Amino acid sequence: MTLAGAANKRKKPAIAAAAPRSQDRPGLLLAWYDLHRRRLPWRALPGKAVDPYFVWLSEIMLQQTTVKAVGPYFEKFLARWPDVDAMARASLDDVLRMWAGLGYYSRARNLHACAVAVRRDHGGTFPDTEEGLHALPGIGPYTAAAIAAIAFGRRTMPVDGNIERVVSRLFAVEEALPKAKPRIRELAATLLGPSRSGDVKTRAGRDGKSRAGDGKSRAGDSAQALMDLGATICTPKKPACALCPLSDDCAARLRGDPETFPRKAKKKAGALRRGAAFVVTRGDHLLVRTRPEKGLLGGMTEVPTSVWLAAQDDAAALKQAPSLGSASRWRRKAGTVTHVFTHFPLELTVYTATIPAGARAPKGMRWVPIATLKDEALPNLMRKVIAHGLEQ
DNA sequence: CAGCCGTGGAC
DNA sequence: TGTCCAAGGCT
Repeated sequence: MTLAGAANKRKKPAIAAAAPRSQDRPGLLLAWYDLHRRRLPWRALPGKAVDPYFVWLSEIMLQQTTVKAVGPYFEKFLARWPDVDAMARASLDDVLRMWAGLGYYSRARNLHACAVAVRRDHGGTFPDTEEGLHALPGIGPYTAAAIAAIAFGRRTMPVDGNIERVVSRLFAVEEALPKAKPRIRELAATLLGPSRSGDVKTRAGRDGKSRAGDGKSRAGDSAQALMDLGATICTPKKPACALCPLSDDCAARLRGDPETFPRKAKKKAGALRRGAAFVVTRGDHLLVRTRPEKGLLGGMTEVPTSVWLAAQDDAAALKQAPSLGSASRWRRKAGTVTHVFTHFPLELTVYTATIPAGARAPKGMRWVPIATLKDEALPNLMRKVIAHGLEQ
């Protein structure tokens, strides 16, 4: 996107020069958004219809995930399932396979459950209230407010990490996260533009789509303006305050240390865990199993592994190898595969074995053709492990 | 409520 | 190289 044109904020009536610049932040924000909004696959063109399905799908994918990473997945999902009903009729396994690589896999499970609920309980149309949305799987306070505002014009302000940062700077909120959340929510709501008549009462059209500028509030634009501002200008490090439409009014900038907001405690890193992974081939097939539905990488495909524990040595891990019969011999691959989860780093030693054609898979495991591995619900950790194990 | 839950990119 | 973090939700 272009950041040029931010010089527009300089044009103010000379008569107002001495006045505090705190008036009409919502207006400044929307004016900036009209000029500098990002063009994203899930956003309608200005003034065009917004499909709630697009908004929902993108919001779920964007939870703790970058715009760049989401882009291809959004397009893939849309091409395969053009509406909620289509996704509701898909199998959970298909959804997990399509989601593989994007992370936080409970989102995929909830995505499917939500589609099913919308189809079964809401006639295939998303609820158009914050409360109704919040009741659906995978839709928490933020996402409910975001969909309500963006897709249905409800006058509510979703507060995500971007908006927390922008608001905590604008008002120099000294209280640290997460205690400051309620206060930040209050302050964020002051950035909503005025409500318009017909605002909250208006129902979505029978096609389930709402239209910007049809008499509803611009709450969705206000929210997206703050998100775009946070993503492109009010960034975590080295914010580009000179380009910010709210800079004249920003308490943190006036203090001279905007990048120190929001206040928050450093999180401690988790302890390293170690384990072994077993890459077993039978001709052109690979031995895999499915992880339990709940927990880490829930419901995803993996090669058999030992448990992952701090201070586990190779000998202990190797004892947990699947039993393949006396004919097989384990070969330890040089090096290790490392992976960093949100709350702990992992180091896996990879062992390989080849077993004769016709050999059976141990209980709870199965053979899959190596050629079709790309279609499996394989998390990236397992793709790394398999690549390492099959190397040479 | 704090811990759990992926991944890749920026600095 | 290590650290932080990105449109959070669930328990």
